[in-house]
Amino acid sequence: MATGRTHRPATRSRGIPEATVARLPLYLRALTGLSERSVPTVSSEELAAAAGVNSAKLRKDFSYLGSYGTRGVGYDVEYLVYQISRELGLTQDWPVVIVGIGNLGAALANYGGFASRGFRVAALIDADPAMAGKPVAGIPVQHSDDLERIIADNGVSIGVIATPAGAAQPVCDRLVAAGVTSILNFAPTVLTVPDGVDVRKVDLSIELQILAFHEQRKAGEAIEAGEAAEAAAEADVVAVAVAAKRRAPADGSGSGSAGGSGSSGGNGKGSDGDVPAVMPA
Amino acid sequence: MATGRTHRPATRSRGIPEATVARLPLYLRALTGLSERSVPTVSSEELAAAAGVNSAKLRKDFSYLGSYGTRGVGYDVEYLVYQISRELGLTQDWPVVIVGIGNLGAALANYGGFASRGFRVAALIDADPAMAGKPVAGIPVQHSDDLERIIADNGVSIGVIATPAGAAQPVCDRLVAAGVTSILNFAPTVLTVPDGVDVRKVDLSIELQILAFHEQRKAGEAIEAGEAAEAAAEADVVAVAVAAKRRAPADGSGSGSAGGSGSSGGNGKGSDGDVPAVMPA
DNA sequence: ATGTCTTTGTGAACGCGTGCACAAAGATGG
DNA sequence: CCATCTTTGTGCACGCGTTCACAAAGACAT
Repeated sequence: MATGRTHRPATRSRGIPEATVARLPLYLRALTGLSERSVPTVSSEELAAAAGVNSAKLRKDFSYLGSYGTRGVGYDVEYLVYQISRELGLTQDWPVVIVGIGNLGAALANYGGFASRGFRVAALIDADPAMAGKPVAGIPVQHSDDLERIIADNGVSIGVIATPAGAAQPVCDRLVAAGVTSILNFAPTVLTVPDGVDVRKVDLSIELQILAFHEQRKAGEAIEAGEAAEAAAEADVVAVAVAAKRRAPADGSGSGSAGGSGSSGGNGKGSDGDVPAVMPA
Repeated sequence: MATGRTHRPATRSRGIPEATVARLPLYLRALTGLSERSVPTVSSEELAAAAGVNSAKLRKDFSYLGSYGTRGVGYDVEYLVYQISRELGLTQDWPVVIVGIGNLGAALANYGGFASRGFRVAALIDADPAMAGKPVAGIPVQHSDDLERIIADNGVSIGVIATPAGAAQPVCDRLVAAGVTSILNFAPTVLTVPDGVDVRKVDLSIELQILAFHEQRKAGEAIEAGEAAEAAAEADVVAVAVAAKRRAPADGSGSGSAGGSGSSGGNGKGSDGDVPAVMPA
């Protein structure tokens, strides 16, 4: 029933909107940078610029946490770092397991940003017996037969799935059955989980496709603008051209616009839609 | 000025809402799966289930593209695959460059989902001279001195940044100056780009922190529920406990609650906040 | 102590996204 | 040709998120 991120109708958990929670790590990173440079206080304007958001939004976000600023001065950097860390639950230790030690899984295992955020890679798990015992990032890979035991022994509640798409749902089911209640999914599949389990999805392919959409739109607008400027003197011609272009998207006969260029075959073979964001080794 | 994803006030590009665009790749993947199994038509209900969204939402999304369905029957799978692909700009060839061939960059280079979606890895670029010429995923790594020439020669408009955080902004600037107008950023930094350039950000650490927040909340609720049930007979005790719990977040003296466990030091050394999602080799 | 000046915190308005519920449309069987 | 039944397409209402704009609050100089 619940799939991906969409299954939380009551958005605000205890008064903190989901959108705000998603920005807290952003603020935290900016604040950490300031802290390292020993900046004592920061205004909402400065911090907003560093985090890449609107200052009003930032102030409203912080207002959900409490009144941690001083009017006329700004926010105490160290204090705010602590408050946000605590709100995010980063002051405690979070053991995580990574399942699927392919190319991506290995990359994740080497990720240096885990430890300082309270995350600890408790175990690496792979279904390939040849991988068992082989150390990756200094941690020996364990076989997936021991998945349940590993989860239980380490008290793991967060799992990272970096397996091929076909293995993702079975692995997810086993993780959940073993007690995992939060899953970060890198496999290009919609995971089905029971209520109470959170799933977040990272999909490189989707991000690139969204970029391609905007890129195509930009190219189309450039062509339109060029045509309009070029034939500015002939109003009738422009009117016809615009009318034709308006009709094109609803019609589908992409005669001229931009679709006819290289084109690698449209639907391609489509077989690798079943592999994760990164091919396992 | 414009940073990250936030700088698009006019959300809908030409009538297609941004939220809908973000879901189109999801639908496309589900449809591709159906296509491979030679399913001729699909209802909005079925497809919505496969994509993990609400069926009403799916129908509304498709209504922005046009009326591609048949009432009483559903949608023609092949036709819909084509229409969505065209709308996303996937029927044309998109050469991309990956900058920063560390652990993650190499993983991305091996990603099999590129080609079938119209994306083609045109070049791999790294600043380390020792990497130059070394083949990764069958493509020889080129030195970043040649970045501008590579972009121009291949007509690249989409760039992927997988460098350490410190190098991300300079690399971004060079990419943009060379003509790149869409950037997928894996470095944990806020990139500043001129108007007209799109940036999307993927940050593993942020995703995990969001999961940790919900995980903490779930744990807190479980404790609260447990306490309430346990001391249901003693109303006074419960009231005191709740009052103490209410005060804790605003106070900051995390005496008992959950903060005192392992704790890797709170702010830690903080030095690795400056590395990308994955450490370069 | 008082006034000025900076910056926070928030009330209010607005716009987007979501979901409901139903009418329109077309297929299918008789 | 007509009735029925399935499924799409969408008008509408509601809620969340964003942004503006300003009053409250406190620092700082005099």
